[in-house]
Amino acid sequence: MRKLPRSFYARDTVEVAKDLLGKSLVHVVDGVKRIGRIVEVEAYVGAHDLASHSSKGITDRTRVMYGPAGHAYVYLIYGMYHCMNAVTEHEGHGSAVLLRALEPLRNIHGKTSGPGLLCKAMEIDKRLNGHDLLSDDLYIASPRTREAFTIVEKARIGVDYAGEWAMKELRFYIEGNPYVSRK
DNA sequence: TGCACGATGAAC
DNA sequence: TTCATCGTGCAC
Repeated sequence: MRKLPRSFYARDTVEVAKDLLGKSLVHVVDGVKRIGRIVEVEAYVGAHDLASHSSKGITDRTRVMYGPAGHAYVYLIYGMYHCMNAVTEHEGHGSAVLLRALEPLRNIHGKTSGPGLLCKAMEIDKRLNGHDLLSDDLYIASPRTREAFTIVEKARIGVDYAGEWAMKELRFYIEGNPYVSRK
């Protein structure tokens, strides 16, 4: 397993989103490595994307999204679930990739289909907001062997309020993977 | 200072 | 289809 470098994240958000499929999310808690294979993601491409939190501008909440690439943007949704994103592109752009579903690989307890459950199973919460993804306790790595798969492109979930941006196909998942949250 | 509403998940 | 549950952004 090779940890993804900063340069991986500092690229076009859609490219990063697609390339994150099949990669391994690693979170080390009390010496225990929790590992899941990323099978579903969504791209939030910048401040002009009305579905993106960054479209509100820089606020206390969105500050991390506007920061340098390769950091974790973790927020609370509906008062009960955490969602994790990886910040992309250059500082000030306000873009990120939301991790929506994982395939459990090691030390995962509970469901990992859906952004809220994914964070719960990986023990990711707001304390990790702004955390460097090149750290040793939270990072994304490239498996030694990459198996072939087909990427499906669909509209994002739960962003109906975003007008034309709601219809854009910025959700990507591995075709046929049973852990994808919604086909 | 107050209030409406989510990048959700599970039950009914 | 409904509900749990609360931080955030924006209106007053």
